[in-house]
Amino acid sequence: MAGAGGRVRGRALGRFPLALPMGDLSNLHLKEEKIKPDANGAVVKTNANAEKADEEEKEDRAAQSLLNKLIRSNLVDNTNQVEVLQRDPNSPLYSVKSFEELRLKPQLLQGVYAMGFNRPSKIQENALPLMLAEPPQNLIAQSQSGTGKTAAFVLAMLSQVEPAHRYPQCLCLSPTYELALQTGKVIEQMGKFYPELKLAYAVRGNKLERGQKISEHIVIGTPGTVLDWCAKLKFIDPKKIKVFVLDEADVMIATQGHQDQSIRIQRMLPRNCQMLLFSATFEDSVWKFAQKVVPDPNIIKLKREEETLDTIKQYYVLCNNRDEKFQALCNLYGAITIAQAMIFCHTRKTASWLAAELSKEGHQVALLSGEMMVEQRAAVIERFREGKEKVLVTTNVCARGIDVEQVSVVINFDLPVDKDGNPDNETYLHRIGRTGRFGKRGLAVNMVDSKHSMNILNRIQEHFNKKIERLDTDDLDEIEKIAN
DNA sequence: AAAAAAT
Repeated sequence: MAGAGGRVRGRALGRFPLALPMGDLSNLHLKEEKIKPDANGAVVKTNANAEKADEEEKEDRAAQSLLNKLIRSNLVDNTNQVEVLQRDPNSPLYSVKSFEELRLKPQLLQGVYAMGFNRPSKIQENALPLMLAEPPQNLIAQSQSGTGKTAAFVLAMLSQVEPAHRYPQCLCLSPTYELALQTGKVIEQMGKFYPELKLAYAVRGNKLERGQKISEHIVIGTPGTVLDWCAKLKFIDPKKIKVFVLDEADVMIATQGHQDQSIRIQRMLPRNCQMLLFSATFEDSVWKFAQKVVPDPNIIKLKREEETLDTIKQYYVLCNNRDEKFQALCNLYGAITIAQAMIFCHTRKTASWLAAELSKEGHQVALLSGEMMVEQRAAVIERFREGKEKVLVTTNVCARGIDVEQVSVVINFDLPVDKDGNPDNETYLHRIGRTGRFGKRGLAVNMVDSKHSMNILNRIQEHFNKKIERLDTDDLDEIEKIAN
């Protein structure tokens, strides 16, 4: 749904070291608190009144110096891969180069630094000012795996929370149980300097007493449980939600995904609720739908798929059937277990079969799929995170979002296909994006077992326009090669 | 096909 005046395409000037707003900032009011770190990096609140004039003068000088830089650099920034489409084409493009500039509450800035974030990532530079602007604005953001999307929307939620109000004000939906737990941990870590702040997990197995209302400020959950908590059980008053986040947003609103539940939840929210959609992938039709679902969105695309794919070496192994795939996997096993690995199967059944077969061969493997009990799932993912399990055999339940830094190998034991048997490019990118986190190198190996699956692989290869090389698992030298 | 619900 295009706004009355349409939109303009602009570029955020991300490369400039000083990131003050270009032009008039009067319609972009950020939060009031002025904060700065002391010599030790700890955050202290300044005496706003005494230092206000001083601050303003400094800002003026900084703005002047930025202007000079802009003139000298002739406004060209070819290195920038960020595309920003603003809801209001006339508002200035604004990006930040430090977290201080966002004027977050001191406790929140403290949380950011405690997590080891020093500077905003590319997506954060551009998304944070838009998300924190007053009044709140909607955002659809696309940026690759491992670029800091989670921290971005967690910051947005935390900065809107009023701890004195004992009811849910922010609601975040994740496509799976495991991802909800992971994101919840980020919220807890980043918000740990708010002693009063409480988080509720609306996930399977988390049963509450009937008839009560929950007092937690933020709710993270999966769609089914959240819908129950809002509609049927009324633990949450959806009318009081101020920020609504859809993580892995494309799958949350896709017909094949969690569309029904997500949209039903969205319809219960107040009209002025801020909506934030984040994903690494938006297939064309889903992208259009997203813009229909979100009123007047700002849009940010950090679209450099090639870059992700550059840090991940992709191979395929040619086999004739499932048993040959299993044999090839066994040949590879020594090489892939140097660090941690995830092995993806198309069905729960194949996953549990494969885990059992690998165990029979004497390998220690963990299995994770949706048919397991949630307690068991939580325990398995925890052991994998701790490195107690080196190899995880799983389904698409773990294709998205799961962030385990030591994972350097992804095996597609079955190629990702949709329900019609067509290649699922989005899932492919998400799966191999489990490795190569934060620019580290990764390895992806695809097992091909028929002419049909070779065809699928070729189509995936064409889609990303990136060569997937053949790997001979009978040739030990080749395996040596990929292990390094 | 998988995931997602206290049904």
